Amino acid sequence: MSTPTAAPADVPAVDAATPVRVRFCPSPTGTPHVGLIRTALFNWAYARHTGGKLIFRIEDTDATRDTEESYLQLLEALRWLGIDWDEGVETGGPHEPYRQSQRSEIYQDVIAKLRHAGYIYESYSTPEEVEARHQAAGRDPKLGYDNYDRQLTAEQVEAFRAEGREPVLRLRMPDEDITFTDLVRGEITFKAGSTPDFVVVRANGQPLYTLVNPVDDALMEITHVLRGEDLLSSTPRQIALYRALHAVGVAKYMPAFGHLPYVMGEGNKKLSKRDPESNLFHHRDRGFVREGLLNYLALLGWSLSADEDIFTVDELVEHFDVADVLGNPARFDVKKAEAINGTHIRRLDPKDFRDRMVPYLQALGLVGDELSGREAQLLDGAAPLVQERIALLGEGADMMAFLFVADDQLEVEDKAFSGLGDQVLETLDAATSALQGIAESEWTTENIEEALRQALIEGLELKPRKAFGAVRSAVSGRRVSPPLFESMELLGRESSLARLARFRGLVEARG
RNA sequence: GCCCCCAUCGUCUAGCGGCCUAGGACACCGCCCUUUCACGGCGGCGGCACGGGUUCGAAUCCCGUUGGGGGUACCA
Repeated sequence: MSTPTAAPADVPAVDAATPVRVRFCPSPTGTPHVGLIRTALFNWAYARHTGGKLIFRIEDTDATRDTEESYLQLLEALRWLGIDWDEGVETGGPHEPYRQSQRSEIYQDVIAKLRHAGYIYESYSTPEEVEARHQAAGRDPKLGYDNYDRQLTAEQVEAFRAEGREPVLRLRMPDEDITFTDLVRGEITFKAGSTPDFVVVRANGQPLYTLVNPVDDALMEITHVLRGEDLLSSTPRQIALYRALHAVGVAKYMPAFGHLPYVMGEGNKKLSKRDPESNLFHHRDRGFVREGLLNYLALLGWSLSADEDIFTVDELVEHFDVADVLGNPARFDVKKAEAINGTHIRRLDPKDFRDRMVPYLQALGLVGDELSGREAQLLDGAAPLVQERIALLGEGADMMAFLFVADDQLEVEDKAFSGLGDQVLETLDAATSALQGIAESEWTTENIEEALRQALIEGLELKPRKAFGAVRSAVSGRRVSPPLFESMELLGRESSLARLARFRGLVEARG
């Protein structure tokens, strides 16, 4: 067995003239995390900004954790957000297949080349043995692998094999500092010896992420590796491996690396998968629109300008550059995300907004799979009423729900009975008789308002708050609703009067 | 322990040596608008972690300290 060597460092770097090829390469474990999606977004924006290509690859090399369901969710997430890719799973491309679980032969071939060239070597040491050697030498046992197997003699190897031990394969790290210029953080140097020789192939012959990720990046000719900060400390290993890959003819050039900041949750912890707000679909289900969520996610580490937080996807693409991304971790602030989403909702074309409300109404069981004529009419009328007062589509559905239920099924909240003053009954009666005076054909917002103002504000000399509050409670079952008179016009004369009567009964029953 | 990253209002950020008595957004607090809630408008509160340098001049550059985070796997 020849002594392993480190590959030469003379790998050409990508330059400004190299067409950009970035990639998004998640592991299909669990549901899509907002931090992961932010990474996808930045890669996509960079590709689109530079006119380059985005490659979508799946890193499913851990059979015990990867699931098909998760893979499907990844597709759904990107499609929902409009993050499209030029090569990759589903769409194909010149470097197929794009799922690592289907690329075994390719890896075996590369492994053979690396072994033949002497860049990777067999390692028989168990963790216990490594630790024991550190102890014996008086070193910190937590140092990690000690590169012991770099120069095993033929006799030692034979002895290990006779014991039935199967070796892992490790890459020999260079005995020199490794420096690279991070696209977001600038020059970073890892001291020689701070990264031990690392495992690239399991004892069972299966390659690890540490190998297949750079191998595929090299094969797919990735120019810019934009990934999470959690992978920053593995960069020296990637660079060392890249050198070896270049030496055996697998890599053309060394990609540029850019490490995107963490997305944090409450406290000072990374936003955990356990945290519901880390789940992309949780936000979609609450009523985030893609425009709003994309805008907010982009704000985590990047900004369009000094005084404008609201922008479109087109503006993001036009101005995005990794060089402008900040290195600081950013906290995911639901409140701000919602505020930005609300702004985007208000910017939606009214017809578009109306259509986007449908799934949320369906989720609440308020309308059927197909809207009936009456349902469509109600939605058409209610949509403009709620569009400017909500931050989430789900809120909109909730706010207009009272329109879609039968009069005798309307749920009247406890709070709807409070704060109405001592003249509730009189108010209700006066409102009822005033409204009865409006003919079916005259049932319009203007006439309703006029009649009510006359009867309650002028007649009973009530404050608008109390006067209309009672009617609002009766009609919507809530203290907060879309504009009252418009709502009543939509609901119709008969329903409005029926709800007034029913509410009066409920008030009386309560004493 | 060792290695690496990060450090401007509560939060996200603008700032890349003089334009900063530090700007915007969200949140919060007032006021206005108002049929509720929102929207919108106006105003307010609130920050350069600390210590050394460099410089005529530092939020901006350098060093250190402190604080946070990540890595140190036959996970990705």
